[in-house]
Amino acid sequence: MARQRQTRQRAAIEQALGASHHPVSPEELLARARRKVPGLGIATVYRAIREMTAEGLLTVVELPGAPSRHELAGRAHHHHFACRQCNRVFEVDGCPGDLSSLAPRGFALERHEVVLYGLCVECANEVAVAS
Amino acid sequence: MARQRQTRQRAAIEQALGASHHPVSPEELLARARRKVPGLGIATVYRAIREMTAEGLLTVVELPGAPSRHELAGRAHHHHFACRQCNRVFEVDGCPGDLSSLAPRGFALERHEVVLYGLCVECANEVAVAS
DNA sequence: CTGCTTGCAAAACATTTGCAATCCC
DNA sequence: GGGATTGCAAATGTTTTGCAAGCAG
Repeated sequence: MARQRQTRQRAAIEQALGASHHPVSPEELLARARRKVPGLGIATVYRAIREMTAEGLLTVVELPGAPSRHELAGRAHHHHFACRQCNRVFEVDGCPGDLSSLAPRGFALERHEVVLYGLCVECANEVAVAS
Repeated sequence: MARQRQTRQRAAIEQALGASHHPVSPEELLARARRKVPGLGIATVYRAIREMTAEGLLTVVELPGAPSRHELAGRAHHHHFACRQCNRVFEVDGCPGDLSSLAPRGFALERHEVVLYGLCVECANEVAVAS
């Protein structure tokens, strides 16, 4: 069932999502949205995430070890780079292209996800300085 | 610290991992290993997974919405196909190749993960029959 | 007003940890 | 026998759900 009412809390959550240039965790989203609506509860954030994901407005980015992160859908197709040092996640333009040749025979490929792991530019520099 | 003793439970867990041709969840691993060691506890499975992952013997495969799955490391480089219908995860040979051009300037790319989503051959057939 | 939404607290899961009992070496 | 390892149960951490109260329309 679709959403029927526009509320302050929902607006704050959507705005916080729009202001993020990287995928956010539910806790981070709660912290950001609370700046607009102090009493906001975590359950409302989860409910909003679930509804928006079901409606295709949000996409999920899963990384090993960390809670799920989410970002607005509808942006240009892109992937992610996760820094193993600072744990931040960056968006990456570009895409390896058509991967349908990788799918086993008979399998219907619908979409794909690429995650790059390594060191972001800042952490890479720290390592270089330290050595 | 490395493992010091070989136990029945650990052997059963390692055997169950070796017998799987797809990434397994902790619960699935418990069920398989219990066929050899009935009293086996879930905590022991998690401990084994953690230790083996730390030693580099296991790799983690994370998929949205599902608990973590694990598979033996050291196999040929490959990726995964997740069926959205039956939720099974299949291994996929091949790889899009060098992705270093995707990483932002200055970022150090160390490894990558590719996950394909769609319908496996069986679920694709069911859909075809149903329509 | 009506009933969709929220906030709180409790529940449901997934994973980790404390500790006494077990069993490998 | 000694101490690493296990199993159980309780603790953690994350996400979901029940329900009374609050607010949008």
